[in-house]
Amino acid sequence: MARPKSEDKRNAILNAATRVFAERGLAHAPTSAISKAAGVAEGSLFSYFRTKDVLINELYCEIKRQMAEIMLAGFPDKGDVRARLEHLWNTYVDWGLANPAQRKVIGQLQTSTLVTEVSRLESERRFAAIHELAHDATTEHIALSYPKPFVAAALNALANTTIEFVELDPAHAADYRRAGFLMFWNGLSKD
Amino acid sequence: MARPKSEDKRNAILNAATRVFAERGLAHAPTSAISKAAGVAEGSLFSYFRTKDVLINELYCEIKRQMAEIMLAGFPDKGDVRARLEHLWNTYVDWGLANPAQRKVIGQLQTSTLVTEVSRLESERRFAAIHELAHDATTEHIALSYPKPFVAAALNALANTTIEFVELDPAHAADYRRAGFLMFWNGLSKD
Amino acid sequence: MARPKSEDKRNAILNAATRVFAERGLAHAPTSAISKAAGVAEGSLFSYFRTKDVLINELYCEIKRQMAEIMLAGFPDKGDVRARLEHLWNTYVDWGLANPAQRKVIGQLQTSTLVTEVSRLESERRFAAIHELAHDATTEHIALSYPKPFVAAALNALANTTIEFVELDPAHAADYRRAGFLMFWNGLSKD
Amino acid sequence: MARPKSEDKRNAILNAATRVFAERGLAHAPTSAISKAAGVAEGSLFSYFRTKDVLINELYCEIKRQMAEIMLAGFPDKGDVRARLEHLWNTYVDWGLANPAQRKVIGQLQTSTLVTEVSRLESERRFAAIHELAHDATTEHIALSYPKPFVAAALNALANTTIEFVELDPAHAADYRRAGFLMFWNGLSKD
DNA sequence: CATGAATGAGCCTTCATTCAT
DNA sequence: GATGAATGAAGGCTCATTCAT
Repeated sequence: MARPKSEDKRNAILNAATRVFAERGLAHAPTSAISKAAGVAEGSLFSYFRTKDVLINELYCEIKRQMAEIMLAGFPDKGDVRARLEHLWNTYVDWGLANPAQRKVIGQLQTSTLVTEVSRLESERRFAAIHELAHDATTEHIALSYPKPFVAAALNALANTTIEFVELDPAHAADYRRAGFLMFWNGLSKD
Repeated sequence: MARPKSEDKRNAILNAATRVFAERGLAHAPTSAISKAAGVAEGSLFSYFRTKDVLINELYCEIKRQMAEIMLAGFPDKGDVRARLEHLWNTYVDWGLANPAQRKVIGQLQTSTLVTEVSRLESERRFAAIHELAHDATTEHIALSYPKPFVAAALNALANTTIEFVELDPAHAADYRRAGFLMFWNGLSKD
Repeated sequence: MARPKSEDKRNAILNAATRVFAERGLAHAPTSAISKAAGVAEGSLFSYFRTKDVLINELYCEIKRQMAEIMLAGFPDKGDVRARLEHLWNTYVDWGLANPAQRKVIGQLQTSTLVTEVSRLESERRFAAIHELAHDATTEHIALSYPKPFVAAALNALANTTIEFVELDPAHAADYRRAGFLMFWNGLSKD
Repeated sequence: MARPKSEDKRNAILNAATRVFAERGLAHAPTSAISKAAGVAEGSLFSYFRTKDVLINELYCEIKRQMAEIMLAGFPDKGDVRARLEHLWNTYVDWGLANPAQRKVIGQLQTSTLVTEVSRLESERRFAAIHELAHDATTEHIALSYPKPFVAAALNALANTTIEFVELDPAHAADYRRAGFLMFWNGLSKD
């Protein structure tokens, strides 16, 4: 095995990091707080992640990986473009609502200089694949007046905005989710 | 009086902070680097900003203020809703393209726990006023199926996305600016 | 367990602090000088004492504790009041002569605003007990024209004066010690 | 004139220093706080006292000078030894009660390494003269079984103790003053 | 391999002192 | 001479990382 140490402990550390980052912010999250939250010794953290930066980058990739996994589950391969995009939209919004800490942390990491270009590219590649899938093997050509990555970014931006509003007003979650998608979908069709 | 505390020096520090934060990231920006970049002694920084946190918060407010000012200049009070929104869109995108460091820093600050709720509210109030203006005194009712703050956030999110794409591909700046607005506007105006 | 936090190191730091404070004065004693004198890393000092103030207060209490311990050793429970007071007098003077650094430091700490009321009260309680003992279970009523705490303070004040004179003129140590006590005792016993 | 600057301002600074030192302690008394309390500019302090250390030493000497002056006023040149000592005792205790800030500060300065040997000697000389006076031209030989400086120090120590008790219990000021002196006086007479 | 004590570079901040106005 | 802004050395403290146990 590549990693002789306990996979559980590794995950405990990643989860603890997520919690601590979400609660206290990247700037106020010493590794000692993370290891404590994870229930491991301070030194142990460094046998799973060589440096704090490595931990941060692996956390970034891991969260993105989870997101992608969820957005892919139950993907309507046979559906039309709208159905596909709506699936992505809904799964993303739902993920964000179900994982507020993760979403908060991803938000911080996205703008942080601690996450390397390599990590970003690796994750973007995963999502590019997803968005590719959203269009592949389709005869419909709606939305193609915009470049695909732009559409993907717009989906991401609007979905994040949507999630933020739902978090402020959870009672209308379903309404916002639908309204947000409509705004996105209608925006796609050039008139 | 001895030398009066110069507004210039204060601005020099804010500008230096912007540069250093943009280049090295909030996490790797010691106050010593900022004062050096500003050409003042380390101690001087603290005579203009009591603590680093205060500096960060004042920088946040200052950048937001500049943004708001630019978006308000030449605002088409007499125009229709689309003209008003397009004005906001264009001025914001242009500001972002003209001030990449500022935009990078605002991005970092927005997700940072170092910026207080007070600073955020103060700045949001300014923009709320702007968005209010975008709709006020109009008889058109397009877009009212979405709550105004949601529209504002959507504009912001899509405009940022647009700016990012222009930065990657400056040759098509005008195209992206127009396309982005169209996407936004169409998203709003359909049922 | 890894290396357990050693009591030795803690004492090394307290002793180093005593030496440095005595030599350079509270005002000119950076923690770096203390840790260096103790032979530990600068950061280690703070793992044994959370702040410099805590170190100072614990040092204060520790010295007082040592003093009290010595004054209690061999206490003549069966002796008359004079014997008891003389025991306190002699042990205190001897302690002061044997521990000049400690005495110098206690002098500085006593007048310092860095020592909290809590530390003072805790230490005073210890000595109150001792002075109580000096009078308890006795049928003699000499000296009771003065309140006990006043007598205790007077003993302390005169004993310190005595120590200072012995330090200036060590050849007559025994004479001063006896003379000082006589002055104290006569002061008490006459009306 | 040796000092072309305003004597008033100099005194204002010394008084301010006394107040600030008494309230906040030597350790927490920046020169900026002193100049502010004195109502002068930060820089001005340094045109009256070349350095902070100089200020501290001059303050020490000044307070001692005031004390000596008061103890000398109305000195019973014709009285017997007891009357003379009682005069010193009473004036000292009264001075301490009337000038709590000064007394607090002198207490701090006495144990501080910031006060130079030169300042101490200069002040001690003044008091030596006073104590000399207490015995001069007298035929009485009480108390001469103790060395004069020892007697002086004992007086000082007991008077300070007395003052402290009066401060804790001002209602019995007169009692403590008398009791303290009795203790001192009785202590002097070897039996 | 786990533990957590030990390390020391680095950071924010204070403050005595200087000096331009 | 008075002012107070400017300076920068120095200090307390944190925390990522190492390493003895």
